[in-house]
Amino acid sequence: MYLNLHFITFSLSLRWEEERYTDGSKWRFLEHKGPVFAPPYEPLPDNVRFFYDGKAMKLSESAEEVATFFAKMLDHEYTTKDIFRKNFFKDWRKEMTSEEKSKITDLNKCNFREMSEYFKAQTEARKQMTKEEKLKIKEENERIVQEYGFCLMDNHKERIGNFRIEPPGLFRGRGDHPKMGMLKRRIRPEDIIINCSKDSKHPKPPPGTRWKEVRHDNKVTWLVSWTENIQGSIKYIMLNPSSRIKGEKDWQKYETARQLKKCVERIRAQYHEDWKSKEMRIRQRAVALYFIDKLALRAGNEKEEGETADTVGCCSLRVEHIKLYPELDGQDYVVEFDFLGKDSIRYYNKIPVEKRVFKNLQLFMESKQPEDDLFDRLNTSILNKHLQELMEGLTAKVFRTYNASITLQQQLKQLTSPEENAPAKILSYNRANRAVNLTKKSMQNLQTKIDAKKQQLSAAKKELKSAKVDAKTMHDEKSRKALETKKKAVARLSDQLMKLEVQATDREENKQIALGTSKLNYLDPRISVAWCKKWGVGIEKIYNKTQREKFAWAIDMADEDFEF
DNA sequence: AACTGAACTTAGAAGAGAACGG
DNA sequence: CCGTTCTCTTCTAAGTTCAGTT
Repeated sequence: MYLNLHFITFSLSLRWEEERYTDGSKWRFLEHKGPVFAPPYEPLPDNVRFFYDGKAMKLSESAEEVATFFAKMLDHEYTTKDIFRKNFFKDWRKEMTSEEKSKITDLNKCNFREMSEYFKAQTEARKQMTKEEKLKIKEENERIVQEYGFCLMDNHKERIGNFRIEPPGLFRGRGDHPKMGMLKRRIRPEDIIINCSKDSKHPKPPPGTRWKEVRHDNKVTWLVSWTENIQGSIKYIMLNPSSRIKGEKDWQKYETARQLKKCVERIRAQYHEDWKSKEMRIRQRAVALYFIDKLALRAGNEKEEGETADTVGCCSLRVEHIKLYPELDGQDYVVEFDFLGKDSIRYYNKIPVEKRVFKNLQLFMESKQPEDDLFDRLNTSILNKHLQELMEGLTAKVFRTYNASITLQQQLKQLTSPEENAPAKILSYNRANRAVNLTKKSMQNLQTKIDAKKQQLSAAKKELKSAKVDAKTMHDEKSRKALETKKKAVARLSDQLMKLEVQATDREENKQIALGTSKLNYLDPRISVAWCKKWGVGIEKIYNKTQREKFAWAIDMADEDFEF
């Protein structure tokens, strides 16, 4: 019932939008209950001890809390990394009393084992709870969601995406992040800015506290914000993807991509021309745009050095990230890319390019150091300004959306045969989906794992051989035992290798992650909806519940002859 | 044009829950 | 039925874009 209501008003609001919100306002009425704060720290029982230099030591509450953050991560690779340990220890010391500070001077002498065991036991106990106990917790959670998980925006009850404030903990950056291990501090009501409409019932801060600010800004979509202490950036509480405001935005995004479809050939012709320009900046712009279009590279903003992991996108590529081969494996003008992109995911690719692109790249690299920018006359704002002139609303990321969506549509047309049955149809859909393949990431990672495993295996085999020799010559208990261990190691490793190889051949499986991302963010859902309607395939075969909620606008809107 | 901050989208990791196989 | 595996959900980091300021 709620869903129906939702649809009706949603389509109405589409019709209204132009009249009603031309001033850039996002809503008229907004009411919510504010955020849910992280539960307060519960001190450890006395039998769970911390040891320093072999001796038990009772920590002050604030030092203990931070210690538990580390203890909870003890099994994680992070805690072995130097930067993580250094950052953690520095921030931990800030939470210590002066006495603790003078005693605890070396992280290597800290023993968090009992704490770690205690938390593991707790997790285990939670798993072992009876059905009734679990149900009780579930109901309590449900109650919180009912109270805090929804808001009222312009006469609609909408789900909120993240209504819980991020709990304190240790910062986990991705890749080689210089700030990993730093203490993410606890957020208090005094840090919180509330956004709601004046005429709404304002959320109340917890007893005895106050909000930092209550504002009424209807030019933005967020309900709650605070400033995070690691990077100093602002965090927001916003609505769920199923909400009207997010759905409209998503729809708009795909409409822009469809606009691009109409003029992409013109734009391509233009950048081909620009490869010949007299001006360096125009050539660089044209080559970068070619990469973005052809390889689905991200725009690549410049980043502050030392604040984040060293990753790049198109505009921020450096000379060291590409290699030029006038000829390679029988192909002419091959460019090899090797760099870390978003989330420090490695991008590795070899592609043949037009001679003109190749010559341009040679020119851009001339008399530069490896760490110099490849496109020294270009950045994302220059590029996007140019794109804006080529088409209203065009930015670098539209190319990813456009290319992913158009490929899905083409592949679906090509791969679906009318006579095949329902399961075969779904297989065709998955194949089409797979063809989109924005990134070779998971394959790449798997191959690295396989290579590593092969190496381990051959090393283990060598050891086994020498152990065999030892056992034969010595005939003693010790060498016989050693032989057994080696045998087991080889068996284990070859088992693991086999598993990995099976995974690798199972294409379905290992592109799942990249697939999920493109399904959620790059593929116009109306293409899939239309396909389902055309072939009588249930939409739930393609989209799970969450996805159907997010794409409700498309399910409602697209009929079987929708064309991207 | 360069810089900065704000707002919003995109992303993988981790945790929770459902399904599967012995 | 229970442990394992697969799938979905949640969490929050890491991008892009845009607007305002110098």
